[in-house]
Amino acid sequence: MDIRTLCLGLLTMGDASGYEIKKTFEEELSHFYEASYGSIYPALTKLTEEGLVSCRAMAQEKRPDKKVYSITPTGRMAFMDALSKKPGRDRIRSDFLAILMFADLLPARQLSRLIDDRIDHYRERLEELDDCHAGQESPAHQFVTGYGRAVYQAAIDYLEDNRHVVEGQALLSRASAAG
Amino acid sequence: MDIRTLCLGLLTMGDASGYEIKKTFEEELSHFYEASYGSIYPALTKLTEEGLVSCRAMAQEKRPDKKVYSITPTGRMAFMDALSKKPGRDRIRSDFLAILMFADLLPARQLSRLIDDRIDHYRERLEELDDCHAGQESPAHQFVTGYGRAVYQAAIDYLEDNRHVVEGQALLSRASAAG
DNA sequence: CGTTATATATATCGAAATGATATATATAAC
DNA sequence: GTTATATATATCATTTCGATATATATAACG
Repeated sequence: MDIRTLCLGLLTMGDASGYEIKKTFEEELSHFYEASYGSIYPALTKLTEEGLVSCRAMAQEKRPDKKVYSITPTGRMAFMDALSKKPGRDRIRSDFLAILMFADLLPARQLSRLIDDRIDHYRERLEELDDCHAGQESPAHQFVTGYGRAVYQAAIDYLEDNRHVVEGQALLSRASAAG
Repeated sequence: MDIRTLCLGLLTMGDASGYEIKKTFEEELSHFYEASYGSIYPALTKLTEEGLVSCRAMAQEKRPDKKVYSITPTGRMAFMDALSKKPGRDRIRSDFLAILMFADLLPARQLSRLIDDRIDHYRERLEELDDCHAGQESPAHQFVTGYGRAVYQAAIDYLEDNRHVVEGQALLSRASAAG
């Protein structure tokens, strides 16, 4: 499932411009998928060339023209086909965990700050998901949102319950540096 | 924290060849960071050019020459400097959750299969982490491993407890198609 | 004995994607 | 008056992936 295919999928839910698709990525998908303009606009151009979506220019007063994309019947079939494929593996990259692997090289205060910030960060993301939940959504959307909540909560709980494991280590190296 | 910097970090733990660094990514970091040869070899070349690592060719009998990289004092300082930087945000891409957003377009059987496979997948990853835990590791490594376990377990629990939310939906659409 | 798979080891390259920036215009905030 | 935010599209250098090529050796399988 590349960005091209996911753009096609979003268009099954209704017509949209590149700008609006980017908004959807930011507001609804950001917890498990990200995409930049640099991939969205070329994706839409290519989908149009291939006949999977159509594009009409909407003249707007006092705004640049909006290009509104619609999925075609061919595009709908192509998306159903892509959906039935086995999903690729999750791809993750966590700077936070990478840094933690070198916790014994960090000053104790910096390590604690790092963990505090991360807990705050997950709390914020949890709130975002709760706001999301406030609006009435499809069961599919609710399920995915709930999944995110469960994972963020587990991360917060783990960090709170186990931070002493690494913080104790950082303390040790500080003590040995001092003594 | 780009791959270049993380390679530098791994070299603080001991000398290694590009091949061995790839192995470390696969065996110890794969739960939160991935890297391919296509990024590791150019990274090592660039680090060498910049004087952050040194490289010596080890002639091996009956094997291609091994290029063993060592971190230099300059490299060690550069890594400490990078470690103190605020971590970038996590980058994730989950095909599984992207597909689930379109659960109502999937046949019920396929959806159930998808969730079964995902639970199996997380169980396997949990076992990998348990094997990892069997070897005696640094507190930092144990902490990161424990984090992974907590998150995978939360994902399994959520999927088992809530799959009916989407599976019920898929059933409905199947019923409406049949009726 | 032949074949297939796996492991060690380095390297390259097209394609995908990021992250930043450029170009316009309008409104709201301070 | 200026700064920030929002709408809207587009480009581009840099990074990274994923696949493949090149060599050699060992182990397994029948």
